[in-house]
This record gives sequence, structure tokens and C-alpha cells, in this order.
Amino acid sequence: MSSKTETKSTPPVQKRSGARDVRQELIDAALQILSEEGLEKLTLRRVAARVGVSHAAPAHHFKGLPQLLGSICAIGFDRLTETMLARRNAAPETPRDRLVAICDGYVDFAIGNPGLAHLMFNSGKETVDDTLVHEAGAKAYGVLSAACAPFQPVGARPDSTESLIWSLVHGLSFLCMGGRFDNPNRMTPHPSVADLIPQLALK
Amino acid sequence: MSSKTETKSTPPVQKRSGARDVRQELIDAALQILSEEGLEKLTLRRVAARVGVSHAAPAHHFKGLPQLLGSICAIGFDRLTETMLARRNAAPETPRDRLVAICDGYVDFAIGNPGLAHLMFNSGKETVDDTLVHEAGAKAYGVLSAACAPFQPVGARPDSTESLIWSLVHGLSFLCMGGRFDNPNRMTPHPSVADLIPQLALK
DNA sequence: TCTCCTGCTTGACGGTGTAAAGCTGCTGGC
DNA sequence: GCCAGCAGCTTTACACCGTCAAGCAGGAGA
Repeated sequence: MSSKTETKSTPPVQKRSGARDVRQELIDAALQILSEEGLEKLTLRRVAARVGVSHAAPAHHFKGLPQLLGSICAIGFDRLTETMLARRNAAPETPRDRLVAICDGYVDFAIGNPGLAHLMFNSGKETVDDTLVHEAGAKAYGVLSAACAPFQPVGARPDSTESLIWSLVHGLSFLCMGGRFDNPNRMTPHPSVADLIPQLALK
Repeated sequence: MSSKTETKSTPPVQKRSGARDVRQELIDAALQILSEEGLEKLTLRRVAARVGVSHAAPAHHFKGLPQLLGSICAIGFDRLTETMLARRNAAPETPRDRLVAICDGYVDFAIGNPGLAHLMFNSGKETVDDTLVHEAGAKAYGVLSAACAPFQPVGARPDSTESLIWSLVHGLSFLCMGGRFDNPNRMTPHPSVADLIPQLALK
């Protein structure tokens, strides 16, 4: 690894200890804007201004806005994975408790980070789909998938439980985020995974 | 109704038969752009240009972009309702078949109108939330809710089946639209409602 | 006929992403 | 020690966006 025979397109391998890392600062500022002001206010120029750099500086670290958004997506999937794993590890060690914990983690992550969740899944916004994002997403999916494995019924299509659970928690998350369960006709603020899981034929 | 004692803020009650209805043309053009070019390209100036009118003309029919988007949302919910009802009426007259048909209608509507569906549910885009949108959304929800009623288990929270089904079809729709089921590890292009319903403990 | 007012146009402003050109200070070769 | 090269940043410019203000045209009502 010490021999640097790679192409020049890779960024500097290491920063001087005292030097500022503008690329990282841009990502941090973007995450901050996303959580404080929402996806609509996440703009290259605002990010640059927050870092204290000219509006064109981000172009030297990202191939335009889509790649910055893509980098943030990857971080979002990593955080989603961490949240689900933390919940799973804190749960009783039964397959059912673990699955419910992971589902709770998914929903709570989305509701707690609506801007990030929208960017990761639903924003019509264009994002660069590089391998980092793909891998981070696959890892998150793997956590959910593994927790579903014990409940896969024989004879069903091999991924039907994952599809069922993923669809359920995803729909629940985004309907909650959109305020679709705030209907005054409804009794409680919004349903929880624990409310719905009993109606699944998990054997 | 012939006595016109209302406030002046209401638009002209009736158009001359030969006169063009620019407001309606704007809505039609917006729906066209949405389905042909996607949500990102749906912009006031493009809509105006498509209708053949100046870029500021829409301001005389809508209170800015959010209200135009809101009007389109209402139309979207109406179309969703029609789609679900058409499927239900074509299905065998058992509660289960009807529920599956309605769910299929929901998913197919979303997948067939991704721009519209994003606008209705997930677009961080600001939309005016007037009573038209609210009523149209409530009507669509009512169709789904009614189909779920026969399956409501005793003792569960009163809306748990609706929440379960809605979350499921909503999550399935938007994960499909986002290509989340296109993973090469998966066997089939994407799961269908019929694949997942058997795993629900619908009694 | 005159007046008002609705619907539209024109022009402007601040904001956005992006591209091109120029500046600056550091690094590496000699 | 010196100088070329270059990465990182700034400046400037452009097209497009939503929105606002002013002005124009033409029909309706007095």
C-alpha cells in the first residue's frame, strides 16, 4: 500500500495534521443543514457558505451536487445500520425480539432523521450511485434480512419475509414522517411496529 | 345559486364556451410534464412555456408553485381512488379478493405514476395543503380502510389492520419505485402484494 | 362613452448549479 | 536555493428558477 502507483484521480491520501480537511467539513456542514433546515435548504452554495469557503469550492471535492448527496446517502445508510444493530444487541436474544428491535430501529432512524431518510430513499433528487452508497445500502439490508431469516416459511419465495418486513417498516416510517397517521379519526399518534407485528403470521 | 352574493375572490364561475381555460391548461401541462419528464422538471416556467403563455402567467391562477402542486396532488388522490375502486369492482366479491385488488391498485398506481406518487407523498416539495387535497386523500384512505374492516381483529387497536396494510402497500410501492428490489441477489423483479398477503394473519 | 378590473406581458431581483479562468502557496526535481 | 508544476481556492459569468412590480389590452358595467 505504501507504493503509490494508483491513478492521480484519487484525493491526497493523508492530510497534514494541522491542515483543514475541507471535503470533510463540507460533508459535516451538509449533514448539519439536512438535520437543522431540511432537504430543501441543502444547497451547494449554503454548504460552502457554512464552511466559510467560496461557492465554487465544493466543485473541487465533489463532481457536482449529486455526488455530495451520494456521499451523504452512504453515511446515512451506515448510521441506519448502526442504529438497527444497537437495537438488536440491546434486545432479548430471541429471533422475534431481535426482529422487532431492528424494525424499531429502522422506524426511529427515519423519524429521527427525516431529511436524511428522504434523501436516501425518496427524494426525486439526483444522487450519484457509486459503489460506496450501494455497499452501505446492502449492508443495512443485510441486517434486516438476517433478522428475517428465521421466519422464512417453507415453500414461499425465498425473500418474501424480508420483502414483507422491509415494506412494512418502510411504509410505516414514511407515512409517519408525512403525517399520514395524524388523522384526527385515529386514536393514537401513530402505530408502532409492536402494534403491527402480531398481525403477521410469523411462525 | 344564480344570485351571486359571494366574495369577489372566487374565480369566474363559468368560461365562455370558445374562450380558453388557461388554469386548466396549466394543470394539464403540469401533469404531462410530471409523467413525461419527472418531478424535477416540473417548474412554473416550463409549464407556462408548454401552454404558450408568459412565465408569470401562472401567478394569476395559483398562489405560487406550492398551490399548483397542491392542485395536482388532489387530482392524484382522485386518480388513486379511481384505480383502487376499479380493481375492487373487477375482483371476486370476497373480502380477501377485494382487499388484494385494492392493494394491487395502490401499488400499480404508484409504480405507473412515479412522479405523481412522489409529489403526493414524499417530495420534500412544499405543497399548499388546502381542503381539496385533504378531502381527496381522505377519500382514498377511506377505500383502503373499508376493505380492511372485515379483517380487524377483536382486541387490537381499532385501526391496526388499516395501518398494517397501508404501511405494507406504501412501503412496497416506494421501495419498488426506488429500485430497491432490483438487487441481483433477489430472484424475481419485485414482490407483489399477492406474494406477501399470505404471510399476514388475516382471519 | 367612460371607467374599472381581470388576465396577461415585460422586466427585474435574488437564488440555484455549473463551467472557465486566474491566483496562490506548497511540493518535488535539479 | 531555486524554479516549474499543480492542487485548492476565488472570481466571474451564464442559464434557469420562483416571485414581485409595473404596465398594457380588452371586455363588462354604469
